[in-house]
Amino acid sequence: MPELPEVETVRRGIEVQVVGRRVRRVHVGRERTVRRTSRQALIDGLTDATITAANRRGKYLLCPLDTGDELMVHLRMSGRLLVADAGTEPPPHTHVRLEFFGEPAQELWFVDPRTFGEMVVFDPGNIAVEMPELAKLGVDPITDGMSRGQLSRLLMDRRRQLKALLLDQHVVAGIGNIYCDESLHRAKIRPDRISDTLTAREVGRLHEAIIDTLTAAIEAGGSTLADTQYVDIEGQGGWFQVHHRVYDRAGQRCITCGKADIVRIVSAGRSTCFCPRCQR
DNA sequence: AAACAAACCTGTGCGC
DNA sequence: TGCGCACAGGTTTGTT
Repeated sequence: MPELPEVETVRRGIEVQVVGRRVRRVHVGRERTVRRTSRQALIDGLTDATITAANRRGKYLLCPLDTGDELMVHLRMSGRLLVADAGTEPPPHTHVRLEFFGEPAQELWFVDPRTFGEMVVFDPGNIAVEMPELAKLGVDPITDGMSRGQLSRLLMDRRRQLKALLLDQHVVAGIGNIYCDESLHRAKIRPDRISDTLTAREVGRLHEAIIDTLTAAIEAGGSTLADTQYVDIEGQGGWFQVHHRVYDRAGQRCITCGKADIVRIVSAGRSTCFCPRCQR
């Protein structure tokens, strides 16, 4: 569910509302959420620890603790982080609750119906062993300020369909299904084009489209779809979905050209929407 | 190296 | 109203 703009929106909320707070107590309902280590490891790692910062790399939320360890949260398909007043009733599928010391009396909830998401406390000094996929993460277009030359290199060094390449977190970190399709549409390039066949002009368009799309989506607080699964830590939805031009619009008229209908194909095993007239 | 399918889970929407 | 199926923002693993 959440991609870079949604995770960034959550990160900003954590930065404002959670950073600086010390954990009094940890409740782990469903062990699957902490499967990388264990229920006890999360409890031991967080109890009495203070969250000192909120960082993001791709779709990974990384919160350093005053213990020297780091809390990693990945929302995967259906995860949500919510800040709530202590004593209020958590929604169904709330698997982890952190109670904080001090005022206001608040908690941080991890809610995740599909249970693909996870939380783990790890030692950043041992990242290659404890968080191997994080060590191999690709360039984050926003955090790392991905340059046009950098993107060009990533494209030219491979011979892959753009859809699959842009979704590959080991190449570019943070782009998911929505922002991949939206970026390719804005760049006017088909998702099944092969990366090393792009002209310099096309690389420039794609670079600009990725940065512009992600930046605009962050400013809009991300995309909240019809199922309202994604919300920020205060439970508020984003509104970038009103700017979607192709995502989930198969069969509908292209907003950009007004002449062709949006087509749906399956690429990289994912539903993929594009305009056959605008995108070449 | 890259494409593809399946796996991990739960919920929702659709056709019948 | 109910049933069965397809599908969903992600990532890993194993197979061609």
